[in-house]
Amino acid sequence: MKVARHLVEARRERLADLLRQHRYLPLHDVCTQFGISEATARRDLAALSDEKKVTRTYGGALADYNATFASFAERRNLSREAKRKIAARAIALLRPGMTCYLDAGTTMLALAETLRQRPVTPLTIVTNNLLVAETLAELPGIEVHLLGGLLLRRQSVLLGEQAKKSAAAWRFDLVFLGAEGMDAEGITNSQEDVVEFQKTVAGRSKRTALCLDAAKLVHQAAAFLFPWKQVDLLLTDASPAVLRCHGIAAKLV
Amino acid sequence: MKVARHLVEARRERLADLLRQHRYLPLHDVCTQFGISEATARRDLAALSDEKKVTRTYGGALADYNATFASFAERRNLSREAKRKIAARAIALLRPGMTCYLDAGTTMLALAETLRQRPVTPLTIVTNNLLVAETLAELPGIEVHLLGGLLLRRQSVLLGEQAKKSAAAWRFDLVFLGAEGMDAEGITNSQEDVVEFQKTVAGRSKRTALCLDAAKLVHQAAAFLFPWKQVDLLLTDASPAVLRCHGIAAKLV
DNA sequence: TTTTATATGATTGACTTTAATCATATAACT
DNA sequence: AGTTATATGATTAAAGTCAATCATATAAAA
Repeated sequence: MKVARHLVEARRERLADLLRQHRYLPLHDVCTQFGISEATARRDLAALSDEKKVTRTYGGALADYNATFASFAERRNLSREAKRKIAARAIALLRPGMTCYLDAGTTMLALAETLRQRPVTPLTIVTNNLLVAETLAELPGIEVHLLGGLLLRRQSVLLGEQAKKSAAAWRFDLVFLGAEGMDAEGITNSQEDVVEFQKTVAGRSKRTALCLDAAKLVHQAAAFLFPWKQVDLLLTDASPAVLRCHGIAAKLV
Repeated sequence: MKVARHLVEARRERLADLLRQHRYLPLHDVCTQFGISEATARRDLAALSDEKKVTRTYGGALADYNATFASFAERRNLSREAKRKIAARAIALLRPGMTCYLDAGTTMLALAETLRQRPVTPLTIVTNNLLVAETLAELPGIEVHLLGGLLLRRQSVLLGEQAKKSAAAWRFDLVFLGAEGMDAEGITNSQEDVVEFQKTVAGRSKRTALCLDAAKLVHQAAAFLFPWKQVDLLLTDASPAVLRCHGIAAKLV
């Protein structure tokens, strides 16, 4: 029998939350948990799936990171190949004993994932990127330090005064930074506070490596980060020829 | 035909890693990815499942947090009811506008999960517990600050000098601490550095609430944390009578 | 109140997944 | 080299899951 609309939506919200807690639920558990038939459970999951809050699997459903790390997860699959290429080059720069900083962003997560598969040890990694930290933690020989700060969930990153202060306590051999745009002038990023933070970190390091995939070439973001002469290394999947024709001259790796 | 043992194990490790990246894989994808039959894929997943590295689902498998937050996840289901009870009492102590610290440990995670479902706002939460931070982040009206420090993955927690320094920058209205044991003398915990840290945090707060489930009653851990008189509030599922007969006299909530 | 729209559970048949068994090739052991 | 142990894929029957359809009760709209 039909049930009031608001009750349905409330149930679906509770379902999304339950799913978030369990990370995965078989269809049957959904039925018993809410005392509904399989058909309704299926319809509920289908609805949540349409809203991209969960992912259906054969026999159940998965909580979506999308629900939590929304924009982050979306971009994650973008130009994946490019990110992998950049990550491989970045890792070639690592030497045992180094202390490195890994920036926010999906490119850095790709770097961390690659590093996880082909570790360089010993290494001290400092980051404000929660997913990077979780990816690298527990690898033997790699010490992970997370900077403190205000948690911005959408980007899964820590920022704010406290983060800047934490960063100031370090000396890095090499910092890897990501950004949103690059052109003949230099590097740009979308948020002022992110740029602030990146400058702080770069100031504490011997060398600074910028990681940008070719898709960032045309794009110009709001906040100016660096002119090219402050960039020690550029890691990109764009060819030298393409870079030249955009008027970019940087030390490629 | 039989294949060398080391190849099997290598494949299973790669599978675990692949799964970790994808969070979920349908059985069929495992087959195509490694070019193996369903039977073998099933056996591989079963093996990883025995090692608690993945969780089998109907039609596929899930990456386990167990693989990463091993001991943490195991304890998570222990005395769940007790933790929920404690969490409910803890949340009753919260008032809009407060700045609170949430400690490491599964009890605090339960608290965070409960808070997520029945939010008190506005609230500033400071923690060194990654799972707590992720649980609470993005809730409207709740600001989450993560302390910096060395990431101890097994406990999913941040510690070390840096963490202590970060904590020293705060003033709390109320801190919630967990511990491993309690007796007539006071509260004990298992690790010296954790205790150190807890003392630092408690020193920065107006009030200190200790959260311990009844299972901790007999247990006595290595490092001494507090005598009872330094505990402002005791949140526990143990009855007053039981506490008395263990010689514990604290302000119950 | 009457009418319309819809949320639900039951039923069905098609399709998938599973666990168990087996033959075989080959790794590991003696 | 000869023997044993086992990792593999194929086959099967049983169980589970799914999408579609339908009758019904009731919420929402008129």
